[in-house]
Amino acid sequence: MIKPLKTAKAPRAGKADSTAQTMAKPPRKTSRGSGRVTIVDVARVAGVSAMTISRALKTPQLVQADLRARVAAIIDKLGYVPNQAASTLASSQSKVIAVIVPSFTNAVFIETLSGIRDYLGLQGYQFLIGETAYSAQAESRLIAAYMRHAPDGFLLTGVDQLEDAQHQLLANRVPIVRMFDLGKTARDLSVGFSQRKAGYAMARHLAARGYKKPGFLAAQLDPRAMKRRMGFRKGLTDAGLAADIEILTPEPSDVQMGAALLSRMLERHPDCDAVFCCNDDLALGALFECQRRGLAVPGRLAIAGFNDLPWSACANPAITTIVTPRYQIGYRAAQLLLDQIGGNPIPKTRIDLGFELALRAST
Amino acid sequence: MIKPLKTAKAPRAGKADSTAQTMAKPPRKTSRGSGRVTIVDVARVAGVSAMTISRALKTPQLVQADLRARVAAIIDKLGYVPNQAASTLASSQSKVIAVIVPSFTNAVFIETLSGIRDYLGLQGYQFLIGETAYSAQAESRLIAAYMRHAPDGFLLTGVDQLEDAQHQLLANRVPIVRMFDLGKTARDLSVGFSQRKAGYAMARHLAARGYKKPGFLAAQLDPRAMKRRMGFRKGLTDAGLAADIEILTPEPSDVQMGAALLSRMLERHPDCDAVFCCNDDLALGALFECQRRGLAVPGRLAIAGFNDLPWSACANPAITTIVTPRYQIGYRAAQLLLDQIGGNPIPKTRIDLGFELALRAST
DNA sequence: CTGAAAGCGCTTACAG
DNA sequence: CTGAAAGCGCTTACAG
Repeated sequence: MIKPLKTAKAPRAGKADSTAQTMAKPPRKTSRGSGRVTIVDVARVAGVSAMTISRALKTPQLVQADLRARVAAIIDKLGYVPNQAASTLASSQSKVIAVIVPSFTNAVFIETLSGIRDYLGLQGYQFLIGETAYSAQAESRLIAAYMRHAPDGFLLTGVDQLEDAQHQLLANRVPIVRMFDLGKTARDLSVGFSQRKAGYAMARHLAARGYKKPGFLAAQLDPRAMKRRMGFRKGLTDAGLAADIEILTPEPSDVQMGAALLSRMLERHPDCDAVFCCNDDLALGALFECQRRGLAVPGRLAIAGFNDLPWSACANPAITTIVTPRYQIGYRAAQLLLDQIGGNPIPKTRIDLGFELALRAST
Repeated sequence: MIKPLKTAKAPRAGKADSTAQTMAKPPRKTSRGSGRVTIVDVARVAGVSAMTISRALKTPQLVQADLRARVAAIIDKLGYVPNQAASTLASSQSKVIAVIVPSFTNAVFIETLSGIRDYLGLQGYQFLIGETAYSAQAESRLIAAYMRHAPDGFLLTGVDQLEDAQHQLLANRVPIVRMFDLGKTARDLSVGFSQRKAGYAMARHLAARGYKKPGFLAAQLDPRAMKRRMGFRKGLTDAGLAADIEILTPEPSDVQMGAALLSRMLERHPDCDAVFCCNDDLALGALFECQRRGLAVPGRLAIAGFNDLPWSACANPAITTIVTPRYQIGYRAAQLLLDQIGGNPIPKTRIDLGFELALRAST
């Protein structure tokens, strides 16, 4: 419970007595309201209308320079903080973007959030962040929950939302940008890269290195991982190799799981000579498991990962991986979304930021 | 720009003609407003007042059961979503908590966010998340920026905020709970553990294992890391060991930095036989560096970390570390904050969740 | 460049 | 158990 504190916060600046007589009406002491300093308090002290204070804040070029300076000083003195809820209600602009990612634990999305924050911060937007735990149902529920905050837009992960989520967003005409994959149609805004091509590139790399039995390790099995898998299989097939050496689990992806999956792979496919792990945490676990078993990497088994998480470049050996433009995805997606919200022209609805194959010692 | 869509979203349900005559006034087509379905739309269709709809939503026990059911059906049909901004403005309750952490990249805080989300979600709260990059100035700026969203409370990291941040929070009477450390006074609400004691425990462990020249590796040098350092030094001194073997850098902490700091340690203190890394990412980097140099862990050099991040338990060798109750810190801090906001009794203002020393093969 | 009036969509505080 | 009136603190849309 925030108690009214207006009297303490908005001292009438020594000239309390004199101003009291010029004031149209004395401040009411109602039990409503937050008790915080309002735009009307500022206006009263400045001797102008609330509109002018609003203008001094939002469109300063429309206010005389000296008045502007005086208002700024008063705002500072009174400690006035605009009430965003009132602004949102009056203008139908919340200045909030809702961001929905599958997981906070997967380091992949963290840098994306940094990119989003950097661009939104520049533009005076805040963001609400939700985590779906890779559940499309949870995503729908989050969208519904966030809807009441009337976000000016949504940043979603992937392009595979449920029907009802899509409908909800469409019905409320809320702009959306999808991240980490490329939109299915040109009408959908998206910023990402081709997950399929990334998997394909890794397959061709391993084949080119001469590995004869490359396998695939994956956990979580979200839609994007499955697209990488499809690309990987296609790449192996195109290279004349078998594509059915794989260990998949729907359980969450983490380092420990990488060790477990590698163990299963060695058991079922003892002749496997390279593994493509669908995330770098699996690759790290696989590497430790090889070390424990005394298997030379890449001599006995090559290991490749995905995303270039912080440890991959300095592991022993350094891990070959696909470098994904995570920060940029967030930054550009936020930019695209605000362009859309602001009614700016959108030259390109589908922004493919590509990926990079980092060749390191582990393959 | 969100265009009005009310006509499409709130079909007057077939009985458009008849209701049109009972309605006091036809819906205005103004250019203001969000164009979304409002509580008045729902009230009109239900043939009751807006207040009753509001009650059906917030205090259903005050509304007749059959009316309640009818209202629910209408809300569902019209796709009504309450406008949080209007609610916030009218009630001075935003149902939003602002959370401020030093870093998204440091996995430590991610689980804390999960704990916060889980408890807040239970109570119908949303949260805004800010990242300070370990800068107290940035923290003050974030607090100011969030203040305009009139959060019902703040969750802050650490107990070492700047004066002006403290003043700002105090002046607006916003409840705060501090996380990851213990409050300086009993009046401050905090949920964490003693960073000093954790450092102390690690020193005593290494001493007990018989290491003669344990050193300390730290990056970032935030206040909590420095408290761990003080505890570590005290522990070494108490054990009769030297406390000045340390390599510190204010640069950000990551795996790569762990390798770099270990290299510097070996250079300056070739007889160092154990290192306590102030975060597990440093420990991982240090481990890889030892592997590259062919130094046996723990034979030539023992390695201990802090936090028990996901890789520590399954590294090769597994890394001794301090297990910190990160998820619980978030969960309990959110709980304590909402208790405070709700005016519930606070039996304990300083909640010490302790820590655990995980003894593993690396020491 | 500045202001008076009305409105955004809820909830409070009464009243019945 | 239900409702009419007023108000939350801004901004829109005019008007000057």
